[in-house]
Amino acid sequence: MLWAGPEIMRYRRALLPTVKEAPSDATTASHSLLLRAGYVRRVGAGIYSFLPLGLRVLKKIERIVVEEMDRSGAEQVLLPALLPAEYFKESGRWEVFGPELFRLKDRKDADYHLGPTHEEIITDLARREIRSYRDLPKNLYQVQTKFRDEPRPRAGLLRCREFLMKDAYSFDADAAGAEASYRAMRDAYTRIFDRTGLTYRRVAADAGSMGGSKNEEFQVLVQSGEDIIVACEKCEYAANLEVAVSRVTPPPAAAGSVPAAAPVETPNQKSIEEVSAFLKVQPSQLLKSLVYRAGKRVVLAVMRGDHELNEDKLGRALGVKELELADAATVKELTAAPVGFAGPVGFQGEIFVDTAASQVPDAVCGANAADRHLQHVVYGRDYSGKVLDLRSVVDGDACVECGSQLKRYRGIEAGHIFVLGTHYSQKMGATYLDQEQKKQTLVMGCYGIGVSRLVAAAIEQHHDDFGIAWPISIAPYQVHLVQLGDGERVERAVREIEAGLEAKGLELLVDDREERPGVKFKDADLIGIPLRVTVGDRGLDKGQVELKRRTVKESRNVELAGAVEAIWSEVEQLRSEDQRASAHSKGQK
RNA sequence: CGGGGCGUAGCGCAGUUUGGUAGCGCGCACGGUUCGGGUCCGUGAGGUCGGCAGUUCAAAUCUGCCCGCCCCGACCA
Repeated sequence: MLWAGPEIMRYRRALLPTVKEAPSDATTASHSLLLRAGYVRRVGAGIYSFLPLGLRVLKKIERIVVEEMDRSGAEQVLLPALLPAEYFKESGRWEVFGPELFRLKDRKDADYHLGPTHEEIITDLARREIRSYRDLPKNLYQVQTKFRDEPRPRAGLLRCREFLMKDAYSFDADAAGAEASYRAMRDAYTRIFDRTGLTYRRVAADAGSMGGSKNEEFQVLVQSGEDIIVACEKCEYAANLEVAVSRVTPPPAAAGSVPAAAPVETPNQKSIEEVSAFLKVQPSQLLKSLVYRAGKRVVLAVMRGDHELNEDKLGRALGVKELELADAATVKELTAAPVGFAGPVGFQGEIFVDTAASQVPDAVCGANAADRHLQHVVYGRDYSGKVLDLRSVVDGDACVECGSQLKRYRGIEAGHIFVLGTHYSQKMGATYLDQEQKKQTLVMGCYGIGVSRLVAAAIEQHHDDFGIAWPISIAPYQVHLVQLGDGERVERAVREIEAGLEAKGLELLVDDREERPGVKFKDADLIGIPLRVTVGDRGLDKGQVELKRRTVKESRNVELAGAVEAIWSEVEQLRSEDQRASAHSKGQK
């Protein structure tokens, strides 16, 4: 792998500055370990230099991505990072992007910016070069540095202002073609993530600001992840919590008709727990009424008492990005009651009712009066509103697909694929001529992978108290040879193993420093290369060297004569184990 | 942008409350010692105390303004 540096690196020559103490500003494991193990150095907020070891990992991941993109039939290009403003002005994103865009002026005072993503630039290329249905489909991708002036860069490589991204854009004649391109990318991404050796899950997701329709995220599963995802234990269903749904069983209806709604005194009983205990009814029979404010708009959201409202879902229903629970004063003004007694019956204003709430046959809800609730409330009879899914899925919910249990996980979004449709092509007039000589709009898809983010995500998933523990496919080197002592016998054994491993095309880091063994072992654990080989007098006395996996406590001794073969087969085994672990992790193909 | 915190040697920190001209550990250099899980001892180099302005005989310490960084929230690969 020439393009990531030498196959054999001697520690004495290498820039590999490990440090014992973590810099105080590093809070996440990957951030701290990347700094401590000498992979990266901070240059500014959300701006990092990759040191030799860090670059090797980055290149390893990039290589997997490139190979699988090429295999999928996509073609690599390289678009500029420095962009004249005209393209983003044309699409409207010069304004939409706001302060997140790094803007600059040239000497003639013309507007420029650094590319945060490249839909406009690629669409411009497409409208110039794609003219006929014969030119379709096309899928163009690049691996390139992106710039986004994030409101809050954080956690080292996890959220940077300058980061390495693979972005791909597909162009098709029609929706069916775009769908096929999308599926091809999904397959490529599955191969890519499998090959990284990471545990991940492909999940349905919110399209967000990309303006597309169908989309899925590739989430690397880690406890420290920012995103919450929901996945079925049995089948393939998995979704970001923002859009996750589940089957909900309505509480059973009592025999006979429900009596007319009637008020009941509930002095000081505000919370669901209080009211349910006070009136001796299940929380699932209560209706929770939440007053939300989105700008000037104020709405009432009605949930079943035992359910959690999902603000992303409500936000989408309202078509707004930001919303918040109304303050006590607003609630009082709208419901004529303190917080805790709001209800949909007689509420003057917009009402959104969660599907499960609407199905409660005989409900209790706030009466919009202090210390009072209403019993025997029925949706459709006593109140109405827009019924839709507003609920956050929780652990143990039933899968919509198969009814098995759903479970929540945390993840880091490392990839996202979209069917974009004609959003950009329409705006920018990217068209082609079909067989009938008719002008048609190109149908697009876009597909991103955060390459530098994957470096951090991999560490978040693969580390312990001592350091990093790379999956072998993305480790900077496969073998870490610890040389103990500089006697002639040791030197000779090291050379012999080096030569043998080089002949097999393995990559190794040789710790040839004049350090005590303890220092070398600690650094080896910190750096995290998957296989450690120790060559020292103690073993050579018996004609042996020691093999140790980074993730296993025990080591084993092998004969020096067969060491190269033993190392080779160990590496092969690590490779296949990682692949199996990854492919097994998400039960989807 | 709202809220909180921090800037003193390469890294981690003390010193700031109560102004008196800067210290500890790690690392680094040199000498010795040790040598299979961050040896031990000694010597030494290294700092415009984030910047600017002010108060004062005197400012790391007090005041003002500015800059940078980190953490918690709304966004994203």
